[in-house]
Amino acid sequence: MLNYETRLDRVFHALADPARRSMVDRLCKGPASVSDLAKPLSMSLPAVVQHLHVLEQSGLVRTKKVGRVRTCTVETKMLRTVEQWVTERRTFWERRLDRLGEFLKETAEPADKT
Amino acid sequence: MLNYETRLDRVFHALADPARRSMVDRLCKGPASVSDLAKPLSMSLPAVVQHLHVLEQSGLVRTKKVGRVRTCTVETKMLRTVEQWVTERRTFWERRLDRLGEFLKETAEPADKT
DNA sequence: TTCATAGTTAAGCATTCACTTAAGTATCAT
DNA sequence: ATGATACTTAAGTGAATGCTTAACTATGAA
Repeated sequence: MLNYETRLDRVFHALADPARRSMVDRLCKGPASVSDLAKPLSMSLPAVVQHLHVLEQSGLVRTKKVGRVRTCTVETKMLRTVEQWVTERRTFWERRLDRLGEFLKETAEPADKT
Repeated sequence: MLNYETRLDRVFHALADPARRSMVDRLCKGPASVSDLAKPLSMSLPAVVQHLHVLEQSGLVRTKKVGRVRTCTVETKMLRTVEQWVTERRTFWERRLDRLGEFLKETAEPADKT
């Protein structure tokens, strides 16, 4: 099992490519085969398979082969992980700004004013 | 001005590196100089500057040089953009699952049951 | 059995990435 | 003016990325 940092590396890297993001977009609308995913992309099938592999390794996508077609689905668990990482940082920064605002207000109006 | 897709490429790419994420972590706790950012990292200063440049280009970090010190801050606007992208996809998928659940429930209990 | 479909594997190639070291350039302190 | 601090720039290197084409392997259909 991979550690948290490495999983973040992989998932952010996976999302850093427009072709892979478009595959995720497509899969959010429902499962699809490899050739379904390839159709809107202007690149060879092997290239699509390579992107798919990156998505699988990142944990964003799961696939299962039945007969000769491989069906792909998104894994929301990983989307949640990303979401959480970003939200934590953003809110941490925003709370800091709030505290700073409070501090400035208190400094403007002396504490013994009332 | 860059388009939405390219900005997403850059911001996800920027976050795909542990050193850069640790720099963002640090900056969420408050502004810092380049050498502040470099201190906990086991790499040369030029390497840190290069990572910083990637963060600036992604829009995640702003910097301003005063005297000989460059001060860096996070830009939450870009964190929000990432957050929104992920949330949209996740909720889209979850709504799909909800609709599917409804459908299965309806199919299990015939409509004329009541 | 023969053909087409769906995907896989392998190899190669240009580009980008994440560093490094070495040599700068401003600023600030004495 | 001298030296130290805080970066900055440039050039080089090995590894990873994002493709490609060519050849191959299953599976399903006729």
